[in-house]
Amino acid sequence: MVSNIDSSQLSERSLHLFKSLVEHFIEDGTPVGSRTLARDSKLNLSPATIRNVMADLEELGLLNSPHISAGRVPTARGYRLFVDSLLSVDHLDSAEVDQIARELAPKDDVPALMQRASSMLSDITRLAGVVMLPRPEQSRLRQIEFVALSARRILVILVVNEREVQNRIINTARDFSPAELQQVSNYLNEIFAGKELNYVRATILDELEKMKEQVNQSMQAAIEMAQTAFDAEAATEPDDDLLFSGQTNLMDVAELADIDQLKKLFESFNQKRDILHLLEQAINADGIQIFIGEESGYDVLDNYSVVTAPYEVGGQMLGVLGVIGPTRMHYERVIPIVDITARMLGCALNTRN
Amino acid sequence: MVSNIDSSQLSERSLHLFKSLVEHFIEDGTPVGSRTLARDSKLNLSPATIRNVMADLEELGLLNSPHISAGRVPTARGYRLFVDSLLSVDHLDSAEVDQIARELAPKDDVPALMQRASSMLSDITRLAGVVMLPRPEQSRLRQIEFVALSARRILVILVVNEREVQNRIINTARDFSPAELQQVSNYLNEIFAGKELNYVRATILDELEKMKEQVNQSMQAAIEMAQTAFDAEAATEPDDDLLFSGQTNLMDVAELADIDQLKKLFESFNQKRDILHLLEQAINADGIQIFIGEESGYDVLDNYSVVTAPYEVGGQMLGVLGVIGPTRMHYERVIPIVDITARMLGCALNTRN
DNA sequence: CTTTTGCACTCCCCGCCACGGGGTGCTAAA
DNA sequence: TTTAGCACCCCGTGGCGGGGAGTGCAAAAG
Repeated sequence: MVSNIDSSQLSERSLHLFKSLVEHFIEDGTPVGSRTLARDSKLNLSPATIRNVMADLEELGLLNSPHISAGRVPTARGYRLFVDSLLSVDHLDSAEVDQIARELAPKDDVPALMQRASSMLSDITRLAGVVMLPRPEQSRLRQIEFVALSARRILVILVVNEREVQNRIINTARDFSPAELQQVSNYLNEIFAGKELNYVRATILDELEKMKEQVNQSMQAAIEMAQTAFDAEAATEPDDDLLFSGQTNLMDVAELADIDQLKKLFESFNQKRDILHLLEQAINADGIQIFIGEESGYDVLDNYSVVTAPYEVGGQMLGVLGVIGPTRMHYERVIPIVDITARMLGCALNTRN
Repeated sequence: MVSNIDSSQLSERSLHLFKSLVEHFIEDGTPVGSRTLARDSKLNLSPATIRNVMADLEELGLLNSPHISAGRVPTARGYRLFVDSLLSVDHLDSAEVDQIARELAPKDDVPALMQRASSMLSDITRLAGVVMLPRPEQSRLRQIEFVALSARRILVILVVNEREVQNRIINTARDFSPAELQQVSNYLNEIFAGKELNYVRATILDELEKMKEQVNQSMQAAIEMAQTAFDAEAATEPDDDLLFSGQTNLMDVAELADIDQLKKLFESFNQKRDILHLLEQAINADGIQIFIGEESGYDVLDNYSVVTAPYEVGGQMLGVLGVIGPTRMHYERVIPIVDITARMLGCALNTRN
């Protein structure tokens, strides 16, 4: 990959012109030519001069022209330079900050909060929002309980991490009395409470083998039931850990009128795989990270940019959220919105523990 | 509203011609003229004759022409007649039936099954699928259990209808010991097991008032906790009872290339309201029901048809599923697919009780 | 009376052309 | 180094003409 352009490689004037060009293009989406630029930028240069500068910028791969005789348009590299070195980020007005704060008020459960974060992002930016659900990196088993539905159908309840409850119905090979169930759960709680879930899953088979002959029959049953329960629990692991919203907003962004491309994008939203991979790259970033056009490495995102920020509580990165829109987006607005949303989401998650 | 056309009002010949016209149009989407029709229909009539017939059909509101000098196209009323009286429904080949059966094998929980039904519908028809989740018309409380998370945080578990588990964390005003909790749940189970949930919610306040002074303190606590629990349960009632899939399939149906219209449709999918209302109309239909174009009464669906069928188990209608596509769809294929899917979904729900 | 033939007509679509606008690169002058 | 001038490019638009597919109507044929 060709290295990016550093702002120090360019004259003040070139940078200024480049910046106004990008701003102009972001504003109305039509290629911008030397004449317009001469008028707009307050530099009092003739179009001819500007043409020379533009030629240089094109040489560097910051601009290109759709056809020989049209204005110039920023390339992905161009946007990169713009975003990294030239962008003056908006200051959000307090009404907007209030709105975000209100939407993220910790009033209900975590998934609902995440959902609201996502739709808030899309509403406020008029683009598509995405939120990655918190990775239960380490989920500690807090408690396991059994409820008899009938003699052989048993409801298993796992309480994880103080907050989360999973339940699963399993069928057992033989009957269990309520008293027996109580005994089993007591036993399992004793062994596993406070342990990490994956660890429990991983170890349980060994335990089973080691202990089977040493213990009484009902403990054997306990181990078998636990095994079934945790297997089921593994199976139920939700892989839909991405919440999208506002996809339809992308449908009236003019340059995305190409319906086929849009279709591919929507399909990759449904697939989730690519977007998930992309967001995972951003989880360890220190704050805002931006993927511009082809930079992302995913074809479907060729004409799109993704602005992401990880959210954290207590210094631990929990997940990533962001906004997806055309490369020609109002970065100066989107960036602070994504930024503040991530922070506030972190807070909201914090106060509710 | 103008009354629909009955097939007995038309001559055999007109019907035959009308049928081939609709079939032809469904096949390639271009307005069909007298010449083509003369060639296609095996009637050995001259184009001129056919023109006369077509003029009559247009008079009746079954056809119209985009411009004076283009071929004819079926109107919504035309499709109605076609679907009601002229359509010869495909016989699904056994491979497809197998596929449907396989997809609907009762292997996991209800929501997942519904999700599979929806995406199966969209995959197989290459249109958009929708499934309305079963209305828990009457949900009988089977069991209520409490699990102490900490002294004042209590996990309430409601087992409803043999199948469904709801859980909710509540905070109590005072501490409860595990033994007490056990006592409370025993008490509540005794009173409420087998009762209808709404009834429980409705009655519980009265019970509370009536009994408060007659019983001992821990029973009072039981009543209070139950109240809190059921209130919470009411709040958590999910209103997202519609599962869509394959929306993107609609993006490459040629006549829907109008992106604005498509956007409106997608938004109404997100809204859910309109589609939900529409499907509710179909729940008491006896089998397949079809809404063609403007018939539905919802503007967003003007150029779309919705083919629905209710699914039932043991004679009780549980919900509705269906397919959404352009009015110009292959009804002869879509209808049996929707039909059989509804039946099989009923079976799947049945065997898992 | 029904069907067909013939005919005039309509409208869309496509290709063609011309042209104006906004843009370019290059060269030569300031 | 900047500017002016110039030739050139190419897109978008709009007008024009012809071909194609279709229509309605009237008159002839069955």
